[in-house]
This record gives sequence, structure tokens and C-alpha cells, in this order.
Amino acid sequence: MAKTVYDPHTLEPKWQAIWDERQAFRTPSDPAELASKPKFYVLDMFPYPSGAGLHVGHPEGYTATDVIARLKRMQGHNVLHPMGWDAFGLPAERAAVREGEHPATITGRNIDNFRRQIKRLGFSYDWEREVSTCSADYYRWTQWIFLKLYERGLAYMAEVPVNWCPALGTVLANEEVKDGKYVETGDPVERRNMRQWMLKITVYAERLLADLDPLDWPEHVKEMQRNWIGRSEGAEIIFAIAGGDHSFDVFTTRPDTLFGCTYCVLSPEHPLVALITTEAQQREVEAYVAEAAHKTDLQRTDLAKEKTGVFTGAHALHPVTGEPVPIWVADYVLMSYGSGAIMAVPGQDQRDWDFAEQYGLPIVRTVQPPDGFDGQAYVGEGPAIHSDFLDGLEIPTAKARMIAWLEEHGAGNGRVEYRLRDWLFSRQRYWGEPFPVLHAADGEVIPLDYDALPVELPPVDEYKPTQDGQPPLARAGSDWLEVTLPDGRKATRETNTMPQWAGSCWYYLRYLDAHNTELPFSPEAEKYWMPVDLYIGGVEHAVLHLLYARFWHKVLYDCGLVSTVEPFQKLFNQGMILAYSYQDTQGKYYHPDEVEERGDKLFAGAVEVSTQIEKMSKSKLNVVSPDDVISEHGADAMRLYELFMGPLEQQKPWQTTGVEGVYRFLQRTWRLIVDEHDGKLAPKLTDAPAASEPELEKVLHKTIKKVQQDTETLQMNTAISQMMIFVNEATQAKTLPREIASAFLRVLAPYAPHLAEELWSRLGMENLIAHAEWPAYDEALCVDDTITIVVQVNGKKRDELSVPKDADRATLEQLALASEKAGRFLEGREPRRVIVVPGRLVNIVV
RNA sequence: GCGAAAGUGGCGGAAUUGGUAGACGCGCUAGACUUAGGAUCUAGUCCCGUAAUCGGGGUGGGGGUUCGAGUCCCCCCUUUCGCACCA
Repeated sequence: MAKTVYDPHTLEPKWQAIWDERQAFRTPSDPAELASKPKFYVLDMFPYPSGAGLHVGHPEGYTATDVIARLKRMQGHNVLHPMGWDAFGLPAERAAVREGEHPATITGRNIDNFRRQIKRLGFSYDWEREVSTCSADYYRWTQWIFLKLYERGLAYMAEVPVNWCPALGTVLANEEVKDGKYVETGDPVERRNMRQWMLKITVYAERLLADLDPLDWPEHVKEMQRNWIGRSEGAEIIFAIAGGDHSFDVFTTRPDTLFGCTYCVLSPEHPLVALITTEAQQREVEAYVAEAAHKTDLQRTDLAKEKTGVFTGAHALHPVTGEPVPIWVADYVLMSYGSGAIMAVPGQDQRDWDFAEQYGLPIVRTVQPPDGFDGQAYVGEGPAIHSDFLDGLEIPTAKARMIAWLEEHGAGNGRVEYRLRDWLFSRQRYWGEPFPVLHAADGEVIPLDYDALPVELPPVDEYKPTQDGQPPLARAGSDWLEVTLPDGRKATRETNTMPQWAGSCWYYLRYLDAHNTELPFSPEAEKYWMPVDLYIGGVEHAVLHLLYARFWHKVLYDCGLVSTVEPFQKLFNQGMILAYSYQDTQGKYYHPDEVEERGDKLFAGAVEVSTQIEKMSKSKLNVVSPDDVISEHGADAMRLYELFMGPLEQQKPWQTTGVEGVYRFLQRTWRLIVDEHDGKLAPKLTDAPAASEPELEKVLHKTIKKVQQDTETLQMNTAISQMMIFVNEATQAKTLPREIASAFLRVLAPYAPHLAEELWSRLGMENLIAHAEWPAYDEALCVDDTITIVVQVNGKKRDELSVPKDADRATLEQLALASEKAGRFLEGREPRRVIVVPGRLVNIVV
């Protein structure tokens, strides 16, 4: 008489093998099969396969998408649910330098580990469509799309000021730099002029902004993209320089304040600085410009409080009055925004005010501040003053009038400016996509033919820049580097590589048709599957991957290669999973296993420690590995806990005891169907109809309804609560009709698929529960016959009444007034008003 | 500084359009069954008072609207996240 307890460790590998063998999750590609059902494309942000392996944060999103994928399949959809690897990138290259192995070897090993870990969780991915951005079959098409961009004039080389990271030996995109540091490693970044590949994302600024509105995305992500694109409306104004032919443009959002412009400022990098500086000022200006050039962005922003600058000795002519206005150089004006020059209006701009005070420049108010205003620059509403033909006008009218004047007199025009810059698209790295271009000896850039792709990464002896600062690809042999053109000219290959974001710009399209050797994807597959119906991933990509991918998608749209203007219809960000960490007063961290509770204090051995919730990190000894969780409680418990912890979008701490709770729930579910003493079916299972257990039947239908709705809206924590309620009820019930058990298992199946399959087959079902039909609920069975009504006196709860569900107002009022408990609180007073909310409560007001 | 989101038991978190605050789970307490329990089952568990019935208080703080506020409005505090010399 062998005990047969719930044992995920035998049951989970068994069902995973059966799913594999039967190709249970193969996505159909046959046109007839596709046409027969509606589609659903549910996508995860594919991971970068790091050496550290998966942490419990990854599977949170993956579990949510898997539950949705399984639900949609059961509801009769063709589901596309793929997984792949964002496999080019810096860490593998650094590991290669460290360990002396090829990045491809290291990446391959990491991918194998990630795949193994992900497969243990029983996700219903179609592994036939797995993609890896570093394989030549894939990056061939990344290069192909680059050629499309080049053809359309959207890729160009230019000598531009770039973010150079000396520690990494490469340039970085604006999006990768924050506070003058590389966002991933914190290494400082400095400004340098270099000839680099750029992508004209700015051409798409307006569309990237406008097309955000209808998307079903979290509002804060849309807002972050809007801020990043940074649209502002204003005017471009031309200032001529006194006594010369030179002139410069400024951009301003406040053309109405032009009469308050008492000086102008050029950025230290502005090309005009060297041309207009007077001899007397030359030494001082040159020293200032040189100093600014040596500052990193970090230093430049750190010193933000103290404004510095020098006078060029030159004057500009005020566009309206013709008065001379001194021109200064100051590093609070950035070359990277607008035209790198400003008209300074200290009266209405605090930065200009600070600068004017420091250097004794005049201040003129052109907007009347309210009475009693004692601040410095005034930025609020008010009528124009000291402004000639604008006097008395409110700001919006004054702006329009000034723009009209400028346009009439050829002194400027209305203009929209964006914060978004063109995307710096090349890196001095080895482990990335080679550019499909050649450079002729005369400097001509020659794109390769489409049929010359892929340009494969050549072997090199070292993954470091060369002695003379060339990118690692310059180490390749001359047989790779040197090419003879059909016309006999010599050319060399581009030695920069594409940034790590390139491959992820279009991977969701490759999944549609992952083995196509003629095209990146077929038009038929694209038409059927796009757009992505649900995309889940971390918020860290809000302005990187998600902006870049939208840009490429729009280019592909303009090329007629995709049929939707946006790739991701619905986006959802899962919150980060945190963990408790333990520290003593010295700041030393202790592993959670070492910590025990004594009284109400925590100790690690003899040392008292305090606890806090932090991001998981190796150095804090608080990383939770999915492998450990699965080894202890199984994949189903892991899946369930990931979703039961709390709302998907929220940050929340991992609690080991929480996993035990859901594990117990799975055990109770097992015992509902299986008699643990002999392994046979539980004796309480009956063949009687569901209606033989009317109370349980009602709970079942409520459960189907709630789980279905909550799953669709990604409120999976409450869906799981409801399943727990069902199992608690079913455990209490005298009998369990098979009809009810069968329906419940199908509800459970998307969440705990291994256990559901096992119990389903034990009930004698032949097919896979993964392919079973989602049960329908009966609305009539979702409401109780008798409900509890609250009786309040003056808004305070005084009694509860059990009443039929359809009791009318009059009945409820009568019953409430007859309540003895409530009556006590009336203290003989006459009800002034009685409020009846059918189905809820009766409030007696005295 | 600007913008956004959020503050509910010992803990994670539930609460249709404003309508029983604390679902579900953890932890804790007591009991049962056990050779044993870090297994399982049963009961209890927001706080204060009470043997209990019951009463009072309670969703960061203060005010307001309402028969009724965790939910709506105003002010303040705290936390988290973006952006930040953007002209």
C-alpha cells in the first residue's frame, strides 16, 4: 500500500517530455489552419543570456505570458508564443577577454543554461521558432534591414560629438548615458568628436510621438517616451553679428520675450566662437573653451549651480531694435540642443537671471508680474511690458504676434524643436553585427548587395581595440578586411559593429517565420500575426528598446514590409522582484540562511542584524535562484507563487514562506482527486451531475468567471485566491462530482499545467488538458440565492440580514426597520430618511 | 526643481459605479491525530475594553463633499520611479 503523495519532481519532467514528444505547443503555419481560428500573439522581452543564469525576476513575466498563452489556446485561438535570445552584447565580450574564449562559445553556453532553466518551468513556447540575434541566419536580416535604412537615407556617417566611454573603449547612444555615466556599469563618459554611423530617428520624432496615443501601454511609459522625444514649440530667431557677415540662430519657446533679450550666449562648442571673438578676449575665451572640452558631462552638470562664462567681445544686433547685444560663451548652453545658442532673457528665465547677476548684465522684465511678486525671473502669466508692439498682450497672443513679425521681416520663423537626437549606431566592439558596407580608398561609402549577406564576424586574435585605437575588427586578416570592387578599386570593410539594440529592433518579426531563407519574414505571416497582442517585460526598456523598435517598425512600414504602424498593441511592465537582505551595524551582509529570529530581534550567529528589502544582488547575498525553488517545491509552485505574490506591475519582495503556501494549495488540490493511501481516485469523486452539489457548483461557476476575467486583465493574484477558495470549499464538500472536478482542472491548467495534466489523465481523459476547451460559466450560477444585507443606522453597521437575492426596496426597508439590533440604536427616534441599496445595504438616518 | 505613481493588520496583499475594510496566503495562538513533526486536520487571529454577548476606535496626517469615503475634492507629510542648465 504505497502512499501516493503529490510529487512534482517526478510528475513535472514526465509531462514536459510528453508535451515535447507530442509537439503540443507547435504554432500552426499551414494557411488553412491559420484561417480557421483567431490569432493571439503573446510576447516576452527576450533575455540577454548572462553568465549568472536566470533569477526569479525573469520568470515572473514569462509565467504571466504563459498563463495567457495557455488560456487563449483553450479558448480556441491560434497562439504564437515564442522565446529567443538577445545574444550580442558587452558582457560576453568582456568575459571573452577575461577567459580567453570566443564570445560565441560563452554565449552558446549561457543560452543552453537559460534554455534549460526556462524549460524546467514548463512554459508552452514553440521552440521551433527560437531565435538568437548572434547567429548569422539572424543577423543576416538585421544587416538586410540596415541596408533598407541606408537606401532611404536614414543611415549616414558623420563627424559628431559622441559619448565616449574610456573604460569600455567605445561610444554610446544618448539613451545609454545618464548623469554622465554608462547606465549599465556606471563608467564615466566624456564628449569627443568622432566619425560614426548615425540613424535619423529624428525624422520620425513627430510620428513616434503621435502614434503613442492610441496604444494600450502604461501611461508612465508613454509619458517617458514623450519626455524623451521632448517636443517644444517656439521660434527660431536670427541674430546678425555687428560689424561682420556672420549670423547665428537661436531657438526659443518664448519669442514674446525678445524685447527682454539683453545678451546672447553661445555654447563653448559653437563653431562661431572662434570666428567672432575679439583679439582682446581671445586668450580668455580659448582657455574657457578648452576647459569646457575637458569636462565630462558629469562634471558639467555637477557644477550646475555656479554659472560660468566669458565675454567674446562681439555683439549681436537685436532683430527688432537693432541695438547691440553682447555675446557670451557659457557652458550652461548645450551644443546638443536647439542650435547651441540662446537669446538670454534674464527677466523671464531663472538661469539667465543667475548669469546676468553674476556678470552684471542688464535685466529687463517684459511680462508684468503680479502685485507683491518678490522673486527673481518671472515665468508666470501676465501682460507684456517694455515690448513695443506687444505691450499689453497676454503670452500666447504675444508669441503669435512676434512670430508673425519675424516671418514678415525675414528675421526668423515659428519652429518645433525636439530633444530627441539622431541615434548613434556604431560601436567599437567585436561582439555585434558587422555593418554591410565598404569604404573605398577615396572615402566613398559603398553598401553591399543584398545577396552578399551575411557579412559574418571574422575571427580575431584578441577582442580589444588595436594599438592605434581601431575597433577589434581591424585585427581581422586582410582577406576579410580588404575587398576588390567589380570596377577594380580597392575597398576596406567597416570595422565598427552595430549596438546591442540592433537585433532586438525586429526579433518579434523573425518569430513569425523563423526559418525563412528568402526574406526576414513572409508577408503572409506578417499579415496574419501582427501586431503583437500582448508584450510583457521590464520597464527598464521604456526609452531604449521600445523606442528603437518602434522606429525600425515605422521604417519597415514605409518600406511596405509590415502592415501595422506600431508593433506592440498592448504593453505591460512587470514590477521588479526584490528580496530581504540582512546587514550588521558595520554594513556587512549575511546570507538569509544564517539569520535566525530570537525574540523580536534577528541574529546571524552572535551578531545582531537588521533587515531591509532591496534589489537582488550577489553582493547583498539575497539572490533567489529559480533552480533552488524548483528543486524544493517544483515548477508549478514556483509559477503560482510568482503570480500570487501581488499585482504583476508592482515591485514586491520574494518570501520563501509564500512558496510553501501555494505548495500546500497544490497538495490540497492533489488530495481532492487522489487518495494518498492507495493512489486510487479519491472516494468522494462521484459520477453524479454537478447539480448534486449545488453549493460547490455555484463556487465553481464563480471561479471560472473570476479566473477568466482576472487572467485576461492580468490580475493573476486574485485569480489564484479564487482557485484557493474553490479548493477549500471542495475539500469541505461531502462529494465531488467528476463534472465539477473536470471543469476546475481546466481552470487550473494555465497556472499549474503539470499538476492539471496529471490529475486530468488520472480522471481518465485521453487528450492533453493543454488542448482541452476552456469551461463556460453560467451567469445564473454565479449569484447566490440568498445574500447578506447590512443594516446601518446613521452610516454605522448595526445588523446583518439574510434576504432573497431579488428582494425589492420596500421589502428590504421593512425588514431593516424591523431589525431588533438596529432598533436599539434608534433610541425611539423616528427615521428621517431610509436609503436602500438593493443587494447591498439599508441605511436608516435619524 | 519638474513630472508620475503609491501609502491599508506582525508580513505579501483583497475590496464593482462611493455601499459589510482586511478576501486569499504567510506568520502566530490553541486543540486533534501522531513514536515524532518543520506533516496533516480543526478553531481563532485589525486594535482597545469585556468571561462572552457587546461597545468604542481604525485604511500616512488635517480639513471638506455625502445618508454613507480606503475610494471623490483641497492642504500637508513620506516613499518609489522617471526627467533635469532642453532655452
